[in-house]
Amino acid sequence: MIYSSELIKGTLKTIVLKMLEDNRKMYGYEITQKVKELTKDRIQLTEGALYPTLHALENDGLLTTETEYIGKRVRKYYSLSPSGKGKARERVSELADFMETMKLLLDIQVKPA
Amino acid sequence: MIYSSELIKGTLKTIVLKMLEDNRKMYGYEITQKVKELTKDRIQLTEGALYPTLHALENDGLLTTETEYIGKRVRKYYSLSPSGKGKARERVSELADFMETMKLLLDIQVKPA
DNA sequence: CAAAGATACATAAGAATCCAATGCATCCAA
DNA sequence: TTGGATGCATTGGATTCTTATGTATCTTTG
Repeated sequence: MIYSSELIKGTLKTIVLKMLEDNRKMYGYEITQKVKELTKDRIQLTEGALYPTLHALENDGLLTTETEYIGKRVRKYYSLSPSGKGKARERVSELADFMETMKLLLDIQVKPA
Repeated sequence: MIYSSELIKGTLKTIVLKMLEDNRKMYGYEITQKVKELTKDRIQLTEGALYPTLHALENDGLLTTETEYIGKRVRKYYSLSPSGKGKARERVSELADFMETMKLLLDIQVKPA
């Protein structure tokens, strides 16, 4: 199943923060691959959406960066700043709560974890 | 808790379709109140978002309308068209699936229904 | 060895979606 | 009679994401 793109809206920042919470440091491309893998190809982040988001989170002081060279190729690693860690927890719990509410509203039977 | 508005994005159409699936016919204001009630005030649809959405769904042939007068006040009822009923089921099940995926991705413990 | 595909960054134009503000009008209760 | 609730609607702006494009390197395969 491919999700209509509308659904993804609003969750991208949360996804990115969560990925970085679980993995210390990651680079953009790695994030797209990890999400793709974890969601069994259901969610494929586009670069046009991801990079601006990473830059925005960095501008907000939630992420820090370090550049590495793999041969001649640049790789830009992102990590959560202290405030980013707080924000990550906040966002994930907000989304969890939102999902509970939607479940209630839409009368959806959710499988227990 | 008040959800950051980003989260609501992408779910509004689904919410509207689901409300009409459960209630045969409803008018705009009634939908806002029903959603507010069912979500214990967590989701409050704004009129600036709701009415354009209702009009869009009507233009797509998913909703039909009938106007009633309560005294001198106009009330515009919306109902699902046959294709709207199909769309409602489709959208709700898509959102349910999406929520499962997000649960997986975000490692969220969801309470069983 | 050449070409294609994967890796890796990035931006820009446009579409879509939603919010806040505003407007109009009626009804009811204090 | 005035404020709050009911009920419709539109507009301007912000935000977010998609599509398309661009650059460059590395790896695999025919």
